[in-house]
Formats: sequence, structure tokens, C-alpha cells
Amino acid sequence: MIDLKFLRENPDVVRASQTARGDDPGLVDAVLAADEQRRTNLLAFENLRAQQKSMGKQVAQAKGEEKQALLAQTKELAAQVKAAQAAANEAESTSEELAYQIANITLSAPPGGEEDFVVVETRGTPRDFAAEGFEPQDHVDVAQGLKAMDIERGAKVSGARFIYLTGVGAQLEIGLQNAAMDQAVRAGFIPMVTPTMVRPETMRGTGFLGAHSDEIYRLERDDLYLVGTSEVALAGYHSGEILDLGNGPLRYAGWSSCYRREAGAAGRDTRGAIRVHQFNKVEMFSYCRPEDAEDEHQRLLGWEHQMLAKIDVPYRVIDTAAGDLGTSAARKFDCEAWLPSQNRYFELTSTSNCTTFQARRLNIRERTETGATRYLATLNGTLATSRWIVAIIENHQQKDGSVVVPAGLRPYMNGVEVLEPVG
RNA sequence: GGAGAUGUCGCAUAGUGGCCUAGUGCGCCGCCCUGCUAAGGCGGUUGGGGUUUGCGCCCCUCGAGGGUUCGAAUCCCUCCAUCUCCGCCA
Repeated sequence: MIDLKFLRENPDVVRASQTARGDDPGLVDAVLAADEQRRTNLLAFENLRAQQKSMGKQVAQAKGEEKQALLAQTKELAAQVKAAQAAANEAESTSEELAYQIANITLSAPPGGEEDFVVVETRGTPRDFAAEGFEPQDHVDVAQGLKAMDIERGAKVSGARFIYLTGVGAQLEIGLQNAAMDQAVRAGFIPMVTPTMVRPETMRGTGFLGAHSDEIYRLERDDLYLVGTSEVALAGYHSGEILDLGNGPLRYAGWSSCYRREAGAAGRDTRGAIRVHQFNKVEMFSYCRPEDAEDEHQRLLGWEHQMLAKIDVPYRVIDTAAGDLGTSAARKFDCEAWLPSQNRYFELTSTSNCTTFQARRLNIRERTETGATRYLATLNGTLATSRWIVAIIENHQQKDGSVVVPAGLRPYMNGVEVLEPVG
């Protein structure tokens, strides 16, 4: 939810943000007009209501004929109050509906769309497979040799884009997620296993029911949504609450399965485990003071670096362009790993600074020193997902079809150093 | 899934149609009293919106949303949550 007061005072800033995102800047004026109408209607209602209250007192004290006369008058007033209230309610929901369509104001994100990201840094260099004397296989072929994934049976049981992780694949998955959880706990995060189905208001509050709502599974019969990330459950966790951030940011590490319809991804990453409907993820989530949000964003990115170091793959960090930001994000950094079989980078982590946008929608505040309340900032960042296995397998594959387990993961793989092909 | 009970301003409670502008106790904050401490006294203490230079004033908020009524914490409906019992079941 956009800050309406900010919008009234700085409409140009919001228009510029809308334009940068490729959204309609005219929406700003529609919201302003609707808000003005809302205020007018509310004032009218409040005045009538005050009259009604004072007349009510007279009625209560009056007797006999005098009371009958007052009753007649006040009946008429009651009808007006009712009409005014209906008008006020309608204006409120209209203005809210419009205001909900405005995405968060971008925060020094690069201009442009999906292709206009800025590379912040690159870590590690892709292996020279030619020098090693072999062509890298893609992760599906390597995984099949290891019997680490069963893609055909995934499709048989659940359909396209569902896979089984089997044997060492399953172990790698659990080990990776454990490594991420361990790191998070050691960094002071509160570990959480969160619900994966949430109510509409929670899904709406986190900003996922906007433009990209067709990415989300909905259980119509129960009016619940399947989450695409535990961010949803972690943001909703403190909805409607006033938090104490006196001891610094409140940080949670959520582990959950995540579900995505991949509706807009027809034909993209159809092979293997890169883009599937269901995966697991450890997600960092932070509630912090607005003035601390940009620093916190860098800290989250730092923890992602720390975790990525454990799997020892080449990757780069990109600063996502405004047009490619999610509704709630003011700025987003993705870490993308090198994918040898396709000679490209693909996303492993994503950290977003949502400033006070989610907190407004979910009504999450903190108390200031003066005793007043104010909205706080929320941020999130990936610590590990099932997709990382693709990067591990492809980057650490050997000529003989085995895969070297990166040193950082061995403690979570019973010390195993190499995954050998299974005959 | 069935039956019943409950939901009040941090906590506990009072409140069955108008004097509720939601009382009281605890906790908390300020002040007073006081060698010190305890006890005591006075005032304040849900949150949001509007208005005013300011003091203040107005509206909304009794789990949420509707309805009845001139008037709702109170009556009715729907939803949500909690508890008890029954049924079913990893």
C-alpha cells in the first residue's frame, strides 16, 4: 500500500516511479481524486453522525408528545446518516482499491525492464571444460547418471514441472536446506517452519495478488492460497501488531515448500529442475526500522554471499531494473549462478527491500520513543532453494559423470566428497 | 463433519436497548507525600482518522463484516478465533 499522505504531497515522485516500472502514471491522479472524494464523504458522514448523537440524547430524556415529535425528526436524520455512511464506505473501498494498484516506489533501481539490470559484481570464473577435455552435460543428464532425480515419474504422478529427488538428490536437497538453516540460526535468525496455505488477506497484504496473481495456486473450495515463498507467511506472522525493534531488526528464517504455477513461463526452462511447480526454500525475512532498511538489505545480500560460498559456484550479483521489480519491492538484488550447459546465468537468490509497503498493507508498526506508532520496513532474501542443486551438479560435474560435493556441504552429506554414477 | 459455550481499551473483570462520554482491579507512566524503602494520594494509560498556533474539540473502534432500531458492547445474521464433548482420521 502506498503512503497516501506521501502521495498527496509528492505526486510527481510516485508518477516517476510508476513510469520507471512501466506502470500507468495516470493511476496517481485517479487515486488522488478518489481519496479526495473519500475525505469529503467521510466528513459529511461525521457531521451527520454528530447531529444524530446529540438528538439521541434529547430523545432519551424527552417524554410524551415531545418525544414523539423528536422521534419523527430523528428518523429522517437516521436515513441521511445511513446514506452518508454508505457513500463514505463506497468511496473508501474505491480509493483503497485504486491505491492497492500502485506498486511500491522504486529506490534507485536501474531504469528499464527485465534485460536492463546492472551487474553489481561477479564472483568466481566459469570452468574451462574444453581445457579439461570434455563437454559439460546438462544437470538432467548428470542427475540421471547419479539417479538423483526422477523426472519421468514426476510427470507421471503429478504432471509436467514436477520432479522426484531421489537418492543422493534427496540427500543433497536436505543437506543444502540444513546448511542454510544452520547458517541462519548462527547469524541470529529465528528458525521457522511456516504454513504453506494462507488466507486471501495475507496473500493480498504481501503484494502477490497484483499483476502476477496468475502465478499463484488457489484452493477455491477452501478459499486459501498456496504460497510461492515463506515470505508470505513470515510477513503475515506479525500482521496487525506493534513490534518492539529496540534490540535491532527482528529476523526470521523460514523453511517451507513453495508452489508456483509458472503460468507465464511456457517454454522456458522446461527441462529438469530449474523451473518446477514445487520446491523447497529457506528464506530470510527481516522487520526493521525504515531508516535501517537499506543497510539491512546489504546485510541480507551479505548472508547470501556467505551461503553461496558454501556451494562454490561462479555467480554474479545484479541490481534488478525498476520494470522487473515485484509489486512490493523498492529495490532487488539477485544472485545468479553460471549454468555451463547453457552458457548463461540463472537466478539462485533474490533479496528485496519492500520498505514500508508490505507493513502498510499488513498493518505492522513499531512504537517510537515519543509513544507514537509508525510503519516499519520489511525485507526478504533467499538463503537456499532446490534450484541450487542444478548449479551444484553442473558446475561440479566431472568427466566420468561423478559430481564433487562442494566442501561447504560435506558436513551435511555425511562427509561424502564425490557423488558417483550408479550403474 | 455434528452439538454446545465463549470473544470487552496490556492482563483480569463489570456491563441484557438511552445516565457507556465503556466502570473497577492489576500492571505501566507522571506528579505529590515521605530520612530511605514499602504503603498511600492525585492524574494519565486501545488504536486510527479529522480539525486547531495551542488548550482542546469531532468521528470511528467492545473479534470482523452486515442487519434491526430514532438509538446497539447489549438484539438478529454471516464469518473468524478459542474451549468442551461426539464422530472420523494420518
